[in-house]
Amino acid sequence: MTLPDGAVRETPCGTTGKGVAELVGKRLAADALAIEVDGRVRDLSAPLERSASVRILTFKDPQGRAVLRHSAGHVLAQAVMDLFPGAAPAAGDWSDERYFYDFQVPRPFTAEDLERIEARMGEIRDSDVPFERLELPPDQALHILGPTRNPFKEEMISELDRRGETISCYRQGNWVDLCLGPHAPSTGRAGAFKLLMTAGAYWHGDETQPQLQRVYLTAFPSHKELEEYLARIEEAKKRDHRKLGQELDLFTISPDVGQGLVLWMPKGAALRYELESFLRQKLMESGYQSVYTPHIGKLDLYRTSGHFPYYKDSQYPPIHMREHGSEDDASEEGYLLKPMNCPHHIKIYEATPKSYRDLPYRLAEFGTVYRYEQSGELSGMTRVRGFTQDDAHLFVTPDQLEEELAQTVELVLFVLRSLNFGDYRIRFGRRDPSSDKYGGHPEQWDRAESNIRNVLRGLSMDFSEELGEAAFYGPKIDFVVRDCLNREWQLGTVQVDYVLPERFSLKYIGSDGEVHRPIMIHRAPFGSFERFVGILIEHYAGAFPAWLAPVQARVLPVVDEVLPYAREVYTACRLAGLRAELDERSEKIGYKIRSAETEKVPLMLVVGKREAERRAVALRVRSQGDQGVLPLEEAMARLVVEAARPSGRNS
RNA sequence: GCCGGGAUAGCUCAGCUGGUAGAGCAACUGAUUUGUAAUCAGUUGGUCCGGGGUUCGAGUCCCCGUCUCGGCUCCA
Repeated sequence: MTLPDGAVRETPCGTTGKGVAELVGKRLAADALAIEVDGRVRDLSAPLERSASVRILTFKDPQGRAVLRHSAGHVLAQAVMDLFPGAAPAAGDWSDERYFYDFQVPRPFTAEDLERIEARMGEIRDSDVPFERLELPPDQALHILGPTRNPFKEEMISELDRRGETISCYRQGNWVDLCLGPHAPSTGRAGAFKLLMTAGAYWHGDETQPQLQRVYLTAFPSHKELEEYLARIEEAKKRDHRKLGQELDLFTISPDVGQGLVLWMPKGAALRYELESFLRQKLMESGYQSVYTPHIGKLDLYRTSGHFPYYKDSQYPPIHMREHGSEDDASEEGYLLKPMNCPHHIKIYEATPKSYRDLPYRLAEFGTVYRYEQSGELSGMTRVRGFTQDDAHLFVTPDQLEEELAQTVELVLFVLRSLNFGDYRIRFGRRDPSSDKYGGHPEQWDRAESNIRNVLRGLSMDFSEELGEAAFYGPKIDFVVRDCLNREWQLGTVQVDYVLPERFSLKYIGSDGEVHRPIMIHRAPFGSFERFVGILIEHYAGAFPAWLAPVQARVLPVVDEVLPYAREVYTACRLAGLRAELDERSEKIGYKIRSAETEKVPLMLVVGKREAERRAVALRVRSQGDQGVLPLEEAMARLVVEAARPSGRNS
């Protein structure tokens, strides 16, 4: 066998993974959870039958973690079956740090049930029985899984049988479960676990299938690591934008206005205004033209575009015109709250004849759109029903497409860089050929997808291709980040569209004098201001850089006596273009500082008698403390630099 | 939309098995004049989410609804 360090060791045929681990070292043997043999993860009890490169997996390896949590999941299943004999276990799987197992039960689990299950799991773990792998023909597998019928397991067995795959089960004591494996050597290795929550989950993730009860757990080798993990989760929750948004008076959502409709408070608006100005500047430099369009449009427009037919269910119902006092549901033209800005921009494109000399034609608008998202999906600022996209549509010739595409991608990267976002992934959302929700022809899709692939490769970017993640009119490049609860959200997006130009019969006259069809690029570097700001709040934990901070500077007089001078300093701040405040309360300076720190004001100007006499200020920087005294003019100059917006040229 | 949890002062939360609602912070008033993360005292503040029901009596128990949270599903 070949070890990960390249060393080659001779072992007798049939040596088990456990044997290999012992050969390498006692410590490794104790930590070992599974073994990787030529890239495949196997049980430690599996014998090696031929030469192979091997690697012992412990909790330090992602696959090792999965094995530990998977085994804890089987301990969970056994505990549930011990306590709820009528339950039917369905399937389990892991994601990130969690493992879940779905059960069909007569009634959902309560908090008390979970306590009992967890206690029983502890007993099963402490009994430390081995996990034993059994490979069986289908009928025997059905038999060994027990006398009670379990439609889920039966379905899985017949599916495995149909595909001609090996059917494996794992036995732990008197409990046997259908399972691919691999597992830790024994239940004693299930580690320190905790049941995190329960939830309803559909069988096969399909809404039309029965809803099962899902139990989530996490597990670590030691109690200490588990506690650390739980503490980390608690810490992360403090960044939650819904909590910080309220604490810092950034936004509010009132049920009286409507679910999922964000009200930007003055401080949140200041932050958003700054982001808008930042982007507007960049768009001007990049050759975009700004436009404004209304919030509604005729239903027919969205029939042509395809939005209405494709997404009827997730829109606010159309507004229908009717005579006052008339009962007839009239008829004709309804209006739709716009779900997207593209049709309006297309009409601007069409308003004047276009030649190849007009292209690329780039229209930008901070356009507000409305989508009737499912109530269970709404979440703070990240999933809402009305939001403003930093939208633009570029109408280009085939020759221009990839170059323009590359520039829009670079624009998104510039925006993310300017806000210190390093932690995102790029998703290339492609059409799912088996779905009928896409418009246009397969050739158009193939072309669009290869355009995107060329551009991403040209920019040497890492990306993952995902089928079924495209828009109905074209494939897209999405910039995806995680929130404080580790959920993924799409922020920026760049999309290639051959479909809408065709549906609207868009044209331009080429240099050859012939009529041609332009291609559209849809793109939004922030995505929407709502979601972006929500994520931004969590990203900075509410402590925004000075250029974005709703209050950039606060003047803190030490004694009332210096109030006149403090007002002068405050005025100087406003005149220098800073969003400033003056704390006139007759409190001790420590208290005023504490308030400013708590409210995450980045710059504090402390003025006492000493500063007033010399026309100076003592500068304090948030979370860094006292920066010393400097003359007023110098301080203002420094503050202006500190609060400067990032620009394209020097970043 | 589905499953489960929750909703008490502006905020965070207490209120045992039903007996007329309480704390801290904030706000306000006054005293204090303070030198880099909490000065003291006082005052105000509640449709206990809404609507029904059970009961002599409901914040507390039951039903319906609304909103919200965690999942699932969805996400142009």
